[in-house]
Amino acid sequence: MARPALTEDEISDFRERLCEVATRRFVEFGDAGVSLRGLALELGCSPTTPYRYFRDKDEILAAVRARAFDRLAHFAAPFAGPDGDPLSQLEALGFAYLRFAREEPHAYRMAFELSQPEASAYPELLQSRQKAWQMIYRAVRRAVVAGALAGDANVVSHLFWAGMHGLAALHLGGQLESLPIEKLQKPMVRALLRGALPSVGPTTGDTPDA
Amino acid sequence: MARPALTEDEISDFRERLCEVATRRFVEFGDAGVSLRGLALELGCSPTTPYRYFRDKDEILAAVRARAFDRLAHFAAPFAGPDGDPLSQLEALGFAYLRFAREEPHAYRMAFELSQPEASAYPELLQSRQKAWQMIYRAVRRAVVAGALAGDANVVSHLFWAGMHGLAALHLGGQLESLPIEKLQKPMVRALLRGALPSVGPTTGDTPDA
DNA sequence: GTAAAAAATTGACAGTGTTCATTCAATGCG
DNA sequence: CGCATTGAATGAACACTGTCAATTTTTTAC
Repeated sequence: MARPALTEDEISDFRERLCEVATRRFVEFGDAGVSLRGLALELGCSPTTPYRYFRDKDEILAAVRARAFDRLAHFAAPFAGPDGDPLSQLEALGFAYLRFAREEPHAYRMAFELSQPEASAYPELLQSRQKAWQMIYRAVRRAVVAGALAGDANVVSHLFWAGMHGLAALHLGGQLESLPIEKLQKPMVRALLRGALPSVGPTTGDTPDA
Repeated sequence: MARPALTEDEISDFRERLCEVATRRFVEFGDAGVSLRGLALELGCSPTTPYRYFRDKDEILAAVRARAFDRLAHFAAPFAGPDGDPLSQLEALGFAYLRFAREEPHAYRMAFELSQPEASAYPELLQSRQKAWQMIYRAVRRAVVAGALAGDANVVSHLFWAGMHGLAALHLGGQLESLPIEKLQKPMVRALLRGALPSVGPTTGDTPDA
């Protein structure tokens, strides 16, 4: 004899719609656009309505970030597949990663720069990040098991990710003025891959000369 | 017949003191600690007094960031000198860069993560960043002119910086869980340097096989 | 139609950056 | 010394923000 609670679908629908609006407003107005009142204005609801669907604003940001990671994973997926020469595929994946950062800078910034000290408290976010991360890891591991790269796949893939992210972060931070990222991405990918070529030597440097 | 205006020294003294307090409060309380009212509490002045010494809070953040870059430059300076083997020095510089990010994470985060869309509007900030950047550039260029590295010094130094920053950013962002940064820094430095060794080939890859 | 329960809204609170009118303080002159 | 003048510092206020509590609206079953 009472009003029924919200369906699981209704909840996820509202959350999805709010995340889309938040993303668009982030692109248009920056950080200032994702205020609860700003979102409510565009959603046509009260500023406190989202509190029934999210615990607080941090959970909203985590959901938005998770969707940004999802798009990154989706963007990189075609180049992480099991077909083609492993090294060429890995190189293409690096280019795709940086193309995503260039073409969807807002998504990349939301994924990596939205300040969230306690990001590990949101399983959805961790899972989406893991999904994006595995695009890189699988491609690297495939090259390793195929003998095209040497060293620990976990180490090499982390190096690969860090190199790509370093370029993307400096680019998006406007710190690459004298040299555009287009001139740096190929040398970076090549350097990181060459550093793990089996003919050159293992990546876990144990040559005692430091 | 009037009160004399503030001395240049008085102005810079107050600015310096405010920046120190802001830095300490950022370390202790995070972003929430650098509010105007929080700073005023510790400075023993009114929340609006800083407005005579800074245009707005963005200018305060720019000054804080500039001092963080200064510390990074000071930290890396001993390894960018003209003495010693160029490659060993460059490697040591890379380690020093990452040690700074590890030992002074707050300074590094302030330098690179404090959200400032219009950072290029603050000459002091640009100059301090340039100072830190030149620690890297000079070390790389020295290795290039000595014949220890090949390729354009500008390209190689940007790659070096991006690689270091990528590791530092992922580390500080808590994204390196399965693998600590200590196990990654040496492979990263070696990979980047090996990618520019003259015996291996030029860094600007022009081998047409992609 | 009415009772009950869930959803949504309104109003308020403490906090933020910032502006402006006001007060305080320090100086040179008579 | 007293005082006018001028810069420095302040307090009050405004428009925001995220968030909670009380209230109102909506939707169902009897």
